Formats: sequence, C-alpha cells, structure tokens
Amino acid sequence: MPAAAASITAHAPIAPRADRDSFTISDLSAEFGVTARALRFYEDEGLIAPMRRGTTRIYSHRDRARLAWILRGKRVGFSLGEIREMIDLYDVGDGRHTQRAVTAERCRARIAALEAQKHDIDAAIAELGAFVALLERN
Amino acid sequence: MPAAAASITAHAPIAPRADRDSFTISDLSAEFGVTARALRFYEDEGLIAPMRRGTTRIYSHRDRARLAWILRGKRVGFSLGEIREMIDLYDVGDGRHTQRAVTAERCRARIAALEAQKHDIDAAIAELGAFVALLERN
DNA sequence: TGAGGAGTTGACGTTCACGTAAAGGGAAGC
DNA sequence: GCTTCCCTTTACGTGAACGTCAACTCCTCA
Repeated sequence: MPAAAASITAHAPIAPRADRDSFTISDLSAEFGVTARALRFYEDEGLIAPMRRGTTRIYSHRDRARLAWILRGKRVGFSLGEIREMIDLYDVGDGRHTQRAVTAERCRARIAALEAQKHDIDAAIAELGAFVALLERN
Repeated sequence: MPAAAASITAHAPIAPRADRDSFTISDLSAEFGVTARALRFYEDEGLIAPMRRGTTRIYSHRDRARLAWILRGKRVGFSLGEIREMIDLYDVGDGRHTQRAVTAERCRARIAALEAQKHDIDAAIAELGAFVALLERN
C-alpha cells in the first residue's frame, strides 16, 4: 500500500487506542471477538497484511482499523471477496483521473445497495413491530 | 398452520396479484429471481409448504407472500434457520399468554439487532461517501 | 405418436468462511 | 533443563445454501 494512498484506515470510526502502538494476533482476536484463525484467514485472502517479527504477526493501528472495517463489512452482508475489492478501491484512490472516476462510481453503486438494504431492514422492523403490537394487544 | 394463527403472510408488503390465485414453481422463481431448486430447498428446510396436485407444487398467495418474507430475511442477513424460527414464532402467535410474551421478547431482540445493523450500514455509507467526496475533490 | 417442455425426486458437487488437528519454534519462568 | 504459553504453518473437515446432473412422469401439441 503506497504511503500517500487514500486509505480507509484513515477514517475508521474506532478509538485509536493511544496506549499502545502495536498488537498481537491474540490482542485483536480478543478485542474484536474473532478467532486468530479468522485473522490468519483474512491475511491468506489478502484483506490484511501485518508486519512480521520473525514469523510472528505484528499488527499496527492501521491494521487494527482495517480489521474494524472488514468486520463491519461482514456485518452489513459483504463477502470477503467484496470487502477485498473495496479495500483495493481505496488503495488505488491516488491513481489517474479516469481510474478515480471508476472507483467513485463503484462506491456510489455500493452506497445505493446499502440504501436498499436499509429499506429492507426498515420493512422488516416495521413488520416485526406490528407483530409485537398484535401479540401485546389484550 | 392453524387457520386462526397470526401469520406473517397477512402483512407481507408485496402486491397481492389479484389476477390469479395460484402459482407454479417456475412462476415464482421467475417473479422473484430465484431458482426452482432454491424453492424446493426451502421446502425441504420447512420454510414453505405449498399444496400438491399429484406431485406438482401449487403455491397460494400466502405461499407467495411467505416467500417474499423469506427472501427479505435473507437480504437483511438472516440464515434460513433463523428465518424458519421467525416463521414459527408467527405461527405460534395465538398460543398461551406466557408463550406470547416469549415470542414478543424474541421479536424485540430481532428488532434491536436490525437497528444495530442499520447503524453499521449508516457508518459504511458515511465512510464511502466521504471517500467519494475525497476522490472528486479536484 | 412421438417429440418437447415442465415438473419431480434423489444424489453428489461446490463455494464461502472459517474450525480443527498435527507438528513444531521461541521465549519466560521454576 | 523442563514445562508452559503463545505463536507458526500445513492440511483436512464442516455447515450453509444451494448448483448440477441423472433418471424419471405427465401433459400437450403438431
């Protein structure tokens, strides 16, 4: 990842944890409630690439923020392949103008899909709420 | 399914299609963009139970509305097992009082999970939107 | 009447996202 | 030195949600 690249990790909405500047695999698996196996799997799939001290993985704040983004992507229904695509979009964000236009268009498509998903969720909430009201009306 | 049971199919938000009163498996697979194999799979999993004329499946309006609910449940991230659970909740909605209280509580838990998911989606939309703005700023 | 199309039931294959077991390295503490 | 952890890789297993044949039956229509 080029140093000057616009990166999703620069805007991740998690607390920066200023108390330390690197994390082990078990730190992050405990903090985010995922297994170490999952983190290694994400690395195999090219979603994250921590530094190594020998063979041991050392996660930076950027890695930690990226992990937060990955997990949120999963929660909103993206596959790991889709999440990797979006990470790649961010990482090429400093490319040429036409490339950036394509990237922006794909982001907008993602946003539209998320809006549609919100609509589905609102419908599901409304239906469940009506059912609860029906259950409690007596 | 008891005749007097409160049913999700009574509130499904799809157009009732008054022009006909039953559907074949290929009707529904075409209308909803799923394969016939998927519909048979949902039946194997106890999510839907169309009538039969001989061996051929005949789907009613209730079946069609139920299918719409199943697919929306999938879109918002529920597994087929969870969707079946929720359908079962609806189907026992006319049970005893304590049973209804449990059902309502589980529905509220579902609603809370959906609200959290909406929050994740809003965060993802905001982040993608900020990134698009960054791409187009120049 | 026979060819085609829509439907059916198995049975096995596939992808995704990991879990799990095997086998071992390196450092800390007794 | 020995044990105990934490970490590593490699490799195979697993559950969910179907896809993909294969081998039928039934209906219809030229």
